[in-house]
Amino acid sequence: MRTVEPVDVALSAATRRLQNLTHLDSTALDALQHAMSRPRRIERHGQLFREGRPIDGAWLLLQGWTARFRHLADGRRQLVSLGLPGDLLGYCQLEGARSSSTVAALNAVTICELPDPASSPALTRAFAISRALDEAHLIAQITRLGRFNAHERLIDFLVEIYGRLKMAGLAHGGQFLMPLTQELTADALGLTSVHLNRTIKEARRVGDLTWVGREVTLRDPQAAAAFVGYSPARVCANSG
Amino acid sequence: MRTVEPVDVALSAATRRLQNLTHLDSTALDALQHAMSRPRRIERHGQLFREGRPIDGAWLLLQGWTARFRHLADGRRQLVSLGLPGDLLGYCQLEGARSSSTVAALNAVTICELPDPASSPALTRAFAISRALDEAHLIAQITRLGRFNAHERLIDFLVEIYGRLKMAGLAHGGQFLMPLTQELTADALGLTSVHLNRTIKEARRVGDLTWVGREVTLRDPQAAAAFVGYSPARVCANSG
DNA sequence: CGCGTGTTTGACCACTGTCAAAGCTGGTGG
DNA sequence: CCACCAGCTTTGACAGTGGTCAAACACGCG
Repeated sequence: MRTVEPVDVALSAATRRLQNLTHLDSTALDALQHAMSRPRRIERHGQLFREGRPIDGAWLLLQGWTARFRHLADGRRQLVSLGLPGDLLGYCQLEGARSSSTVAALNAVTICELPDPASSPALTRAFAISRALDEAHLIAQITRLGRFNAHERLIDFLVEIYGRLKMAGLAHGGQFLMPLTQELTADALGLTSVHLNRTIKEARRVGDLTWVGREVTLRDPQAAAAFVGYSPARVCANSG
Repeated sequence: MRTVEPVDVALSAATRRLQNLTHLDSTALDALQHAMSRPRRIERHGQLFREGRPIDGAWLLLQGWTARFRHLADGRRQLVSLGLPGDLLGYCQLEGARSSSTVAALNAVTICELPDPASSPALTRAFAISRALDEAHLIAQITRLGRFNAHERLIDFLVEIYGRLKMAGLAHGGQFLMPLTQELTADALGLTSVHLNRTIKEARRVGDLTWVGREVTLRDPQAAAAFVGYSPARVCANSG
């Protein structure tokens, strides 16, 4: 984890996301500015937290994606949740907390220390909303794994990612960059990579999506969302 | 939801659970005592929160079980998580929060208003630990659904319930009362009730468990836990 | 006794997993 | 500029877990 050049608050995807959660006043933006002036970089596969280890600090994800994993003794692996730009990492209000899972960087990642929420009521609220959304995403993942078939899981997962990235200004027109390999996506969806590959093939055939290299395009995001009954997680009156 | 006779703090399963999370001083116990002096009852199938509706208050579950559900448009249903005595319900630090799922009583349930955490540092800590455990349970559920087969899901689920009930003094010797029908259990495990029934049959045959009426007995809880690689969720240095 | 709710079973089949090998592709070094 | 390599994607053949539909069977309760 090394220091890199400062990130501009105004242009940051993280700022955009937090601002979409709740209005950020100048106090909040100043606090963010200050935090973002000392970003750190984590290389792909670098670990931010490890299962069972103390959670040493709270971070704001500025660039890149992270994933939370559970590993089974026999090598099986489950990707529990994703961290996208603007998401909070390790933000738990409990002294001496230990991580219940491992969090790793899926590509080169930039983070900064999370500003003290006490420094601004707006930040307090933004962080609370972000936490509530995290929980909503876990619940969505449970429903996906418990009651969706392979095709539904794939579409629902991509629709969720698309919606989340859009809030950070990182997706448009159904299109976004996807650092997950098919193998990792399969770990997220509770499938084998072979079966996921066949599911993607079928989704391409029926025209639901395009997926070349790292670029995914949902042909019709609204129709896809309707197909899986997806509605963007709304955790409070004014959050996007 | 009507008022019923007060619950004795000292004898309460909820108190026992919270005390196992962190030491409760007399201030904390007094606050609990006060809250428990005005319990409310919710009948089976009564709903505490509904998906999309505002979360109107925070409760402490004193007796009975609750479940959090997600319902799909076509009638499919996923049981997301369980609330057992001593668990917190609707405890989110966000004004105007909306529920991302429906919470219902699985049997006759007694709750009381959650004491203000600000009234006692010990309660603040106990509640924070409880929240962290809730998250750990969601993560466990994701792993169960994503990477376990039917037999593993069943054992893992029962082992988790057994461990949680034991902390509240409601289970001993691998044995506990289970208000979930096989159909509801199947909804929790992402299976059909028919397949779950066959899985239970097999688990009985190999001697893993007994399940008559509402009474479940794990023949060898430790061996069962080892089989699924279960370790009780530890979210901080001193929590059970 | 009859009914409703919950459990159990049978027959059949679809979805998803397994194993193994063959294509790609982007990056590296010669 | 090309050859090579590692990592990732794609495909085939086959096996097995878990789903579907339908019916019979228990059990508690009024």
